[in-house]
Amino acid sequence: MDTKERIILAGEELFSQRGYDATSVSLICERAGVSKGAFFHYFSSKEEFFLEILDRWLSDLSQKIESYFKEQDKVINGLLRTTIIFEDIFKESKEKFYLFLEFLRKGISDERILKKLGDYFKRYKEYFSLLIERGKREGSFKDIDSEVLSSLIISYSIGIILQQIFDKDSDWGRISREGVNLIISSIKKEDSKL
Amino acid sequence: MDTKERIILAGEELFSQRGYDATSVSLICERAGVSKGAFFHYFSSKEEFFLEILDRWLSDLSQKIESYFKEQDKVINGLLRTTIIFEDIFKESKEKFYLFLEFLRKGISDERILKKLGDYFKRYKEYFSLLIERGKREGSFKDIDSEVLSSLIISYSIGIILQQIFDKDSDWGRISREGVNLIISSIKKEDSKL
DNA sequence: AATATAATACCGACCGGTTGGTATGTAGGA
DNA sequence: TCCTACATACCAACCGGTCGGTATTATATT
Repeated sequence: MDTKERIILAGEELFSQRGYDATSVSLICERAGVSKGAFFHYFSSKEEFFLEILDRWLSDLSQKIESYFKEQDKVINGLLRTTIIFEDIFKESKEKFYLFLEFLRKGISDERILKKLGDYFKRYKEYFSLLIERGKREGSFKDIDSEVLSSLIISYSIGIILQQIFDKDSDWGRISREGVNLIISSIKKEDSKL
Repeated sequence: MDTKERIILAGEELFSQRGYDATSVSLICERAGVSKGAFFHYFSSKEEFFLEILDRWLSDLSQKIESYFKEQDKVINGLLRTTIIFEDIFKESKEKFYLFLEFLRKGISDERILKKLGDYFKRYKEYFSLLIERGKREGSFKDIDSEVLSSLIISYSIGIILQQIFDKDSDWGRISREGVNLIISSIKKEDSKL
């Protein structure tokens, strides 16, 4: 594996474990098995390094979500898959969600980060809304506000993952599945077949 | 105002603005208008200081939520108030939510913090479930799993607040109100009056 | 093919500045 | 006279980042 990749991998790991501030450049280098010279050869600053990790994460996410929705069947099935998607994306490595938390926290005081996150989630929400609109046209959904519903589903998914951090006893797989079913049952037309 | 209180207030403010690591003890002291001697006179370490702030925050939250639910009318109205409660608790000062984020992030690598947060949310969820069970007994709700529903509502509320950080254009007040209505409509018995 | 030149990849010692924490001192009330 | 409640001065450790240097590889010239 080449040096740059090794540094990035070490950075992702350490940032998600200890956060941005508590992770020193020296530690990243040590973990990656390279010198500080190598780090600053590839990245102009620690801040810039962090942004590169964010970019990688977001484009990775985009790809994954789009591939999920490529499978075109009944919209309602796509929605049913929602939480599975989220579970998959974040739990694939829970690390990744911690990293998300770290991005978010840094975003509070860093407009560049905030914009990147905002743009991404906006696109995601629009994507979702389109899906719901399609469902309405297909005749499977009642006439609900698609923005409200897509926000509801995204919020629910994020919240579920968040709660898993400090509640490790509950069966979150079951809860998330049944939760989505509840949401869907409320927007499904009675006469539409599942 | 006494010295200890002034230090804590400065700490809350700075931790939520810049995060734990980026806030130095010296800065806290400067903001509070006291010396470092005073800080270490009242708190044994920065870490301990942070935990004390967390404790205050959690007990504050408990009080607030319980007072909300003291107002005993139809359960369904209590649920309708849910998002308003969350909005109130966190948006009263959005600062407080950033602080929550900071607690959460530190909790990832600190079991003491994680346990405190976990215990609190568990109690909160139980409280919610009880409310829902009461609603079922009152005959206003269908026979839904109260754990699933309370998790759903909490997740939704947290997720909504989280999304507000990076999406400042949407009308989150409207979205959260309509979202809760959607949830409630799905669990309400047809024949029950609002 | 051999050589010269230049660009890239990387090392590790070092710098000024900041950090959490401590040691020491003192003013004032009991 | 002792204790509490602070203030001041200070320290070793660590921080992000720089810099002079070298080893390796790619390109141009003969």
